[in-house]
Amino acid sequence: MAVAKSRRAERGSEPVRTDGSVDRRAQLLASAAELFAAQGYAKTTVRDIGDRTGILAGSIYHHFSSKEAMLDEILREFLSGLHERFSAIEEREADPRRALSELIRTSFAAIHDTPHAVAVYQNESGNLAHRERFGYVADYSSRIEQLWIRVLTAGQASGVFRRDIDVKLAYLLIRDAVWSTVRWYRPGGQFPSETVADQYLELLYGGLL
Amino acid sequence: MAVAKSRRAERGSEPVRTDGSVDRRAQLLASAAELFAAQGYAKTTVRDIGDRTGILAGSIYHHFSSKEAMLDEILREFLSGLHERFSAIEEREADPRRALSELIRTSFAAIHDTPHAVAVYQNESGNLAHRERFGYVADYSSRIEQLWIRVLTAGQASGVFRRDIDVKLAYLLIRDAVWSTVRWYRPGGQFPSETVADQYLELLYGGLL
Amino acid sequence: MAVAKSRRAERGSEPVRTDGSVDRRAQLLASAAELFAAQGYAKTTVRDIGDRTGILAGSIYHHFSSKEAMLDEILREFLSGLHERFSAIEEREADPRRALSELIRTSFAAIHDTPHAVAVYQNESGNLAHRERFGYVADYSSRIEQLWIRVLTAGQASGVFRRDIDVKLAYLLIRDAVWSTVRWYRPGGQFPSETVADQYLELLYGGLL
Amino acid sequence: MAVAKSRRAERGSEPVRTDGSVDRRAQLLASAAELFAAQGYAKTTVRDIGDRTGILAGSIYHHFSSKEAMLDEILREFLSGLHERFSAIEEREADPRRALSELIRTSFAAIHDTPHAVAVYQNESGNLAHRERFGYVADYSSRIEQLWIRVLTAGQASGVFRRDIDVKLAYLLIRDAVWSTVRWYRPGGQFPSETVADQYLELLYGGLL
DNA sequence: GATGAATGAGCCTTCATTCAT
DNA sequence: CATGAATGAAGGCTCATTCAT
Repeated sequence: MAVAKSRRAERGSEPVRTDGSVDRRAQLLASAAELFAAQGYAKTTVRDIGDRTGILAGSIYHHFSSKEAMLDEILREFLSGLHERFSAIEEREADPRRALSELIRTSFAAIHDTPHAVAVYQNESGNLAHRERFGYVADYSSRIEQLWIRVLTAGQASGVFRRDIDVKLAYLLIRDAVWSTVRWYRPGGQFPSETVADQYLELLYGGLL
Repeated sequence: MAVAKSRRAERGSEPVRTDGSVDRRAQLLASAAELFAAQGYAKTTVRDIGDRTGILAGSIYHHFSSKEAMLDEILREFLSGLHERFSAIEEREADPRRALSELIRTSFAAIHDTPHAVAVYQNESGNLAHRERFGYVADYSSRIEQLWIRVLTAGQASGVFRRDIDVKLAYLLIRDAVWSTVRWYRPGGQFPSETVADQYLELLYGGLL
Repeated sequence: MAVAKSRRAERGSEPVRTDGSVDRRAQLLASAAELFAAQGYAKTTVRDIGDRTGILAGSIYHHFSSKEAMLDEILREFLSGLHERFSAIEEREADPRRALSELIRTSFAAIHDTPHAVAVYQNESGNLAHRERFGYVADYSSRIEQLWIRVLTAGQASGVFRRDIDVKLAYLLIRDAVWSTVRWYRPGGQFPSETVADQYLELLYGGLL
Repeated sequence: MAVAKSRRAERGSEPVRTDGSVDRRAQLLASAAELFAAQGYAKTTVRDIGDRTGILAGSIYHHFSSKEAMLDEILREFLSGLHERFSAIEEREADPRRALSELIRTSFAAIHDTPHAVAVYQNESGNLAHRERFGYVADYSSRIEQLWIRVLTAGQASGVFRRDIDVKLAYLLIRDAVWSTVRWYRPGGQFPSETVADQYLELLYGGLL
């Protein structure tokens, strides 16, 4: 649900409610995500967000209690949705290689669908670790890491993945390579999302040599 | 020269001049790099930098004309040094595989030696693209990319690297995987710098399967 | 219009809008003009202006983009109004002597009505010449000078004014003598505005002997 | 003595002492006067003065106890010298008309010889009235005014000056017209100092008609 | 005397947030 | 719900002044 809303917002189609009125809340969240992603959370002013949404800065506080609350909602929505989808894959796919491929393809899909949220997560999560309010960010990250590592470990156990590679390092390499694409990937750009996914999988599985 | 200074500063050994007096300029640069890396440039205040260096905020302006000038010097020093070392590798190593390995190992060494500068570059360069003053950042990045791509292309031409992988995508994957380690790598941590380099090279060359 | 607003503000009667609310913008402009006139622009702090108006310094930026913008508006309003009135006199009065008398009386009236703006112009215009933003100040000054000189020249041509006096020097003497009165003239003081005007005209026309 | 020093400084000839060394004190005073005149006291920084004199800002404090002390000395020297010369005229010239002419010519000479000091006095004296330290400024001004007014009154009594003009207003007109020329008079410019004096005297005595 | 680094106070401006209308 | 004016806390930077060398 939350994911669907986020997708709609990020992809730019006007968030319109069943009664025809514009959904200001979603609009604001979309503007905020875009600006946080482009300029960073600290450098984005509440006024920037208001301007882009077409209301005054003060009016934002009718929808969100603070600028931080917007960041919170963007991250929470993104992480819960991502975790949900990853969990579904783990449950569904018994084969480690197919599971890993699915995890990676789902990650690329998330980058394609909600690039702003992904960028915000990439750029801001590091500075949020010590903030009580954002404890869930580290929690989700940790749970997702454990999930991926279970898949990789299962693959090593079944002999489909190499055993001379440290599973944690393999996870970090894959994670960073995949999610970093948000910095340069542009929908409609040189490389379609699926092509990037295919090539990355090819390289990760087969190696460069 | 600049590189040596930067290393000294980043590794924490007191920057002392020949006359025994403390080199405040280098101290300030080190403090700034550390804080910029940890909290982001925007969130770091000039007072933070002064506090960590043990002087008042206003005194910083005896050594640097602005907060931005400090960011500028950190990035310029880092990028010029990195580009210099990469260029030396390209000239020295005729064999593409050995050249690529050297580029990667040198990158890991840079992360180990000047983690703050690397982190600052990773986190801030994106928002600096359109700033006239920081045009050199994009310039260096572009020149480094072209250098790496020449090596990768040479490797494909000589048959040592796979030809079914887009060379640009391969570059991006490697670059992002390598440089992202700055986010989690800690000297003296679980994985020594060389181990990370070895494992990453193994995985990149041979693949996961 | 602008003149009317300025007058009201300068003479101290509370600027009140039709809806009964106080016009903070006009209040601020009046406070600023008063302080700029009394202490100089450079020495006047934004906080001074806020204090005198009864708001915090930061709130000023709701109404003006900068301290300089306030100076700008004070000068622009004053000069445009003055030029307008001078131009009307030139068009209306064909007789050079009557025209000159009118110009002088109007100047004294301006000093009486908007003493702060006059003082600010007297004290600050010299340092503003080279500032792009304040180019209009020199423009207006020049146009006004040319206007006065046309009147004086016409008076010499028609034989009503002496021909052995350089017209430019006559202009400067009159201008400086008249406008300098802003430094000592006080409404309700020893000399009413009209008395000063009469005596000055008498002296200028007839001489001291 | 002080006057001689001031003149030398203002006219630009290197202040050199009998032992051949440069007189830094006089240099500093000259630089300060020039800058105070050009930019105003408040806007002139101690560093500006040091730069123009060729020493560091901090070194100024070996010669003057504060920036204010420089202003003080400039004004004190100027006013004492001026008062001295005016007093000499009053004592020497029994004829009111010749005395007034002398006062005026001496004023123009002061503007020619020490334009910076004159400008500083013109621009800053207004803001100094309430400062204990600068009480002498108002004292001198007052004594000079009384001196001029004695001359004017004597002229009226003897019938050489008109009696229908208020003597105070006449003084103010003459004073302001004369001293204001410092704002536009430039040595070597269109009008030589003596020409300005002659024309002003002509106009003041004979009138414009 | 001069230097250059440092101080400390203060300045202009920004900005998240509040609140009466 | 939105507006717009106001708040209050910083933030980057300037500058007169001090002082050890």
